[in-house]
Amino acid sequence: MARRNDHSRDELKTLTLAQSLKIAEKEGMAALTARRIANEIGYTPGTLYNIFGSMDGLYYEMNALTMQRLAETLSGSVQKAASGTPRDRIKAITNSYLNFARKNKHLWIMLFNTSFEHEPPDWYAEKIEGLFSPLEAIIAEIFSKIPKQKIKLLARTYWASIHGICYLEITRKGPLRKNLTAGEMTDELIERFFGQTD
Amino acid sequence: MARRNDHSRDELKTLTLAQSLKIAEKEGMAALTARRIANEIGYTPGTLYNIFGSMDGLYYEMNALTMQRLAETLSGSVQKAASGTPRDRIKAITNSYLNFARKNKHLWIMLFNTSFEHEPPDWYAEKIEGLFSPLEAIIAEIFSKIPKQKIKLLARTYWASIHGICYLEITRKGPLRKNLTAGEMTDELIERFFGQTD
DNA sequence: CATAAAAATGAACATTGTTCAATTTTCTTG
DNA sequence: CAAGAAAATTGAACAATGTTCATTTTTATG
Repeated sequence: MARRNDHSRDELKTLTLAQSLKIAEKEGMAALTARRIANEIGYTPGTLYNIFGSMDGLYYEMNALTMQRLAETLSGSVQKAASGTPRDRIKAITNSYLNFARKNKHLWIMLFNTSFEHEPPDWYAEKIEGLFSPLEAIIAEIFSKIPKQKIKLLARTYWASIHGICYLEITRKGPLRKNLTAGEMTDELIERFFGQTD
Repeated sequence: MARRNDHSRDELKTLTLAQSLKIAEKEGMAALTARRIANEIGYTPGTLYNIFGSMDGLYYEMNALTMQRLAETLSGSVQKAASGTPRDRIKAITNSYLNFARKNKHLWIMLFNTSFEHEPPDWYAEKIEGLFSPLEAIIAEIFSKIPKQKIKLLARTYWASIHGICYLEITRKGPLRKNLTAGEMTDELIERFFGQTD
């Protein structure tokens, strides 16, 4: 059997990704096996390899969709705070990032998984790059009359810091515990990072 | 054959860990298979399970040793800068962390691996906790006359931020590229985080 | 309708972590 | 020192994994 009129090529790809995301978010990345996914969409493992080339290929496409959702969430939160101060928008985008990670724990962890054996596809870097342009915009607003390169440095430094705090809470790999939530830490970071700018 | 006089229980454990660390640092965690390790120390996979219970058990013990080395490196760097200002010591411990991660890339990544299926042993949390007491001491010095709880918050916030920056550079999972090194970012973070304290 | 192209299959392969009965070595005890 | 108990080591087996690919089946084409 082949090219069963059930699904076009694109439909099949979409279907596979949707089911994979469902499994991963519920049960974590370890539950994502070729046989299980194939079985749940009514195909066989070989078909997955026709579409994605490898499991890593599938993972990268899943991550692209997660990044897309994250990007929309982030810029949405900034828009909502459009009438507030730049500081309000910083807080909004920060909390938005934190909430997204908490609500999509397994998918968020997948974004930073280090055990892929294949290199990411070419389009992957741009997806990452585009994620935090809203943050750059806010920071450019706060630190006006500053070189573009410095804005980039500040934005990345701030985001990496937030990410570290988030990573700590989500994975429990660092010395967190004892009533210290990521929210308290991000508040503290904002205070110190943007403190002199008021 | 059993209990071959070749090695005592402890020697065998040490030997296994040493060889595992060697493999992991050279070729990454994916190269760490039970059969390969066993083969390279002249035993069989079953023996590894007698000692460590599971592969995760081995990983956790490897990580404990890596943390030990890291802890010594960090406090060593602080001692070297003992005659300088607190800010000098912050810079020293930060660079020390960054350098350790760069020089022990694979082992450092292993510390933050999220794919363990077994829970960490009880003693594991303390090992993590103990890692950054030197940092707390310095921060307590900088922010004198501040509640102990606030010191802890500041220390963890700062460390998580550094960790995020480091994670970004090492794993290349975030928007780094374009001449932006982790060193520039940590310098910027120190500037903003401890800026008002001079 | 026949032939070519594409898609889907399913069996096979090499590896993996893990288990465990059997075997071999060491320890203990009389 | 001998014999039985205890401990350590083995090696074969198991289920599961990612991946490949010749074969089969379906669709498209002339």
